[in-house]
Amino acid sequence: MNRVRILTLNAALPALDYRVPDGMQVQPGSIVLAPLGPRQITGIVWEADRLETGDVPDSKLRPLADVMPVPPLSTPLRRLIEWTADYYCAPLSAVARMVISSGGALNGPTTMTEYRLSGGMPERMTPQREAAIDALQGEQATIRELAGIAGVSEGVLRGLVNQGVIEPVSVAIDRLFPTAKPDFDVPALSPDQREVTDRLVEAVAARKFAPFLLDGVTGSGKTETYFEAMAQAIRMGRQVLVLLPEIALTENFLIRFEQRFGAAPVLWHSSLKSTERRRAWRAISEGTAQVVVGARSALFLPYADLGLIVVDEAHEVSFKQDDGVRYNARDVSVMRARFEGFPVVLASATPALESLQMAESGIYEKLDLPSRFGGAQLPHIDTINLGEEPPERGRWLAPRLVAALEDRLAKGEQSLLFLNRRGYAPLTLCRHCGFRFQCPNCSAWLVEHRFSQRLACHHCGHETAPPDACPECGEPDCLVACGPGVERIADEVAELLPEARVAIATSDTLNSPERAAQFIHEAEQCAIDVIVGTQLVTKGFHFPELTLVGVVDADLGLDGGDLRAGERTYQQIVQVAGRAGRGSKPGEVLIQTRHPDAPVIAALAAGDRDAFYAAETEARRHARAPPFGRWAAIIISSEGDAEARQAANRLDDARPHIDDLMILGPAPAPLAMLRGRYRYRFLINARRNVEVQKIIMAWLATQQFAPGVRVGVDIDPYSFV
DNA sequence: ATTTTGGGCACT
DNA sequence: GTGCCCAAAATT
Repeated sequence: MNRVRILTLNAALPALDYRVPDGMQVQPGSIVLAPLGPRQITGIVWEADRLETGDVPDSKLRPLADVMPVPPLSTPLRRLIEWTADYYCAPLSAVARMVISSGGALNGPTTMTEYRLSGGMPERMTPQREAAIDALQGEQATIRELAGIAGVSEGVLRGLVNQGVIEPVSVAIDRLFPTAKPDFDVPALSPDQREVTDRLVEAVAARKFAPFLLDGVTGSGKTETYFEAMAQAIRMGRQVLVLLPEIALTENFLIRFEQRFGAAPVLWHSSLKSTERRRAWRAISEGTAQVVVGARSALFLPYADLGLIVVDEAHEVSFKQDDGVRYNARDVSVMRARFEGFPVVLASATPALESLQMAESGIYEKLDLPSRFGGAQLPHIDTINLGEEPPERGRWLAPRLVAALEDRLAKGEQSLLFLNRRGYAPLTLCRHCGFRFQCPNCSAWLVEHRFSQRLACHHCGHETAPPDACPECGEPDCLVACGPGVERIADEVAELLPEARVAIATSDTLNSPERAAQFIHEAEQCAIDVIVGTQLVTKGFHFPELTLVGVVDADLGLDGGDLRAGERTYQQIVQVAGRAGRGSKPGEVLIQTRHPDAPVIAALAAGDRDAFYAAETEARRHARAPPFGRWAAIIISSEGDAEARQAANRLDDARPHIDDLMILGPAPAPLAMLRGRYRYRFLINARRNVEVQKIIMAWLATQQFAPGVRVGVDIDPYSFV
């Protein structure tokens, strides 16, 4: 009897055994449909010795219902799924779900029905219908997605479909993507770039695992070098994956990609519509998608023949997933390259300490681009001590920075002000009674967004309209905004330089590809004099006329006891400084700080990167932090505070006592309440040779947690929040 | 996760 | 006995 074991996509289900009916062809990795009770579930045929089940006799097995018409998951990909689950203490099913991230891609039909406005009007107009028609101009998607876009129920839209106001459109999902041409526009390279390029191309041609750390200063032309490696992979008929830290950066990347390869790459990110997602998934699994550009979730897709992964801005913390399977796409990329046998390039101007360490110990090959392309010079960096040169009362920009802004405006050059805080003000309070606006679901203040007239929580998305009177004491006109956000800085610039054209660049204002493209266009045409932006503007942008960068508050990232606070601040400021002086004119960077002598700030001002990394290395060694030791976190959460605390205390009673392993906690997690859940946290620190994952899994296995209590493990946590 | 079952309880 | 609610068990 032909018996197979199935990995279900559901963490609550155990592995299940099935009978393979006569005539059905399956192998490990096949994606199948299996009957379960009255339903059918999707599963993956897996090696039986990896998954435990109870003993179900042959006679009780039900036959598999169907095999999906998609290629089976390859052996190296299955090993990667297992490795990821083991390393990050996540259920296999949760990792597998990231691979099959497009449920719809599995089944047969090659067309889907989308809907769009037909231009007609309904017989009876209602407020809901009017809102829907207004919101759906130019949109085409499934009814469900349109309902989400328009903020109305699906019923409203179905009504409009019946009236002919919304019409169905049949969309073929297997249309081929345009072909990237490896020799479309080959650029002239500098000697440094040539050397790096030759090495990368050679590695791609060798079809063997080879991890590279591409370490090049901002503006050195890293992108051009790895583009040539990608061209080599395309010539060999293999696929390429480029991981970018944020979707907002793709627009800029796409323009450069199209110039080099004469066609757009395949995009993958979380806000793809289901038809787009399905089309991309199928092209990726069948091998017709040559180059995929995406956010970290693109890493787990079932590429038919991957030949190269590029992780751009590889130091970025956003490669670390913060919920669900808490993986680091940078590290898993290297594992995927190893399992499948191809090169991987980690590109950065400010590599993570862990990556540098790997290069120093000879595990990664380091490739350097030490100077800017085309003879451009790195900008001059200076600090402004806010203690000695304070801004005027009620303002945030020091006189010297304001003078520099005026100077650039007079010369017709561009300036960029960096402040990593969205909105107008991070805290609103009542002058009369001291009431502070807090999120009802999280231990966080509500951030005022003056443009959208909202008080918003940046953790859970909760929003309210700002009231006229204090909700606590009822006093009218008593609410004051505390502290600056980018909107407030933009206001200040508008007051100080009334004739300057100011643009705010954050995830709020550049929230669609169109808006991002328009912003880039305007900035390139010098239709913007001053850009005020969050970390979004620290990377990737190339505006030749931009000659001044002001860091509004360099101390912002330094408080808060985060293990990587120093490194992150250093990286952010180096990156944003790198936006200055990329053309023929030299750049200047002014850093506002209250601690000009702090090691990070001093290293930035002195341009002494080695000193910074040396100091940071010592600090890490002392804290037994990566790469010298390991940290892990266990977060226990529940909707009730008592349940969460009790679960944490029970777990504490069962804590293991092991040499070289230190357990801190339980203590309220830094965000003691998040999205309506109370959170307690253990922190675990261990020597590098300790198998933390095994210890944690054995520890958690001693407990039966009450329903509603969630336990999450975070290996190598980034946000200690 | 979803569906089925079965026990306890109020009501007839 | 019947219906109903909720918790526990089963699903291969």
